[in-house]
Amino acid sequence: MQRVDRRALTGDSPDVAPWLLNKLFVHGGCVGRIAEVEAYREDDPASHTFRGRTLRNEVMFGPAGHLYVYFTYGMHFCANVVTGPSGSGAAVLLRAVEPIAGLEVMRHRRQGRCALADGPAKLCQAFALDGSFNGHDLLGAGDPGLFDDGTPPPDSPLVGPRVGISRAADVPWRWRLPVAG
DNA sequence: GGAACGATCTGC
DNA sequence: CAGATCGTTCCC
Repeated sequence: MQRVDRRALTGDSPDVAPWLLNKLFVHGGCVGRIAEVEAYREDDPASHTFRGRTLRNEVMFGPAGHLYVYFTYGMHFCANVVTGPSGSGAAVLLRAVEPIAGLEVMRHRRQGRCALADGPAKLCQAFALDGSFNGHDLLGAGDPGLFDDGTPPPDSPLVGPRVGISRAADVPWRWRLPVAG
């Protein structure tokens, strides 16, 4: 199994996002197959980078393949994969993964609940991702990492509008695996 | 300096 | 359907 190729992530986030479906997110022995993603871009009113560079969003303006983790609603973390050329301010939000390994640990972190990683904040809780991972390179040698086990992205992913945003709410930049969701 | 608002989740 | 809960951003 190999790391995702960084060059593949330097494309436009609405192109990279569906390509990330079926890739593997790995952290501390926990493995999840990416099942739902959303694209964000600098010229996109719903993006954290829309109003330019700030302290919070600086990682999104960095190189592709790094992790952008932000804190929201006073209690939740959400994780993104930075995409595009360095400086472009784009990323793909990891909304859901299908748990493959480390289910016991994830379930414990999720306080015994059955829904392990079917939402961006649940995913972060299950994989123990918090602000300390902001800026981490997913394509380097360390952990967490992003891997390709050879499973291609789906031919016809489900497409729809992004969730939980008020601006550009009609833009269809959310993609999901077509089966079970 | 202050106020408003979240790329959410949970329990009622 | 509303509450939890606080950092970021924007406006005065």
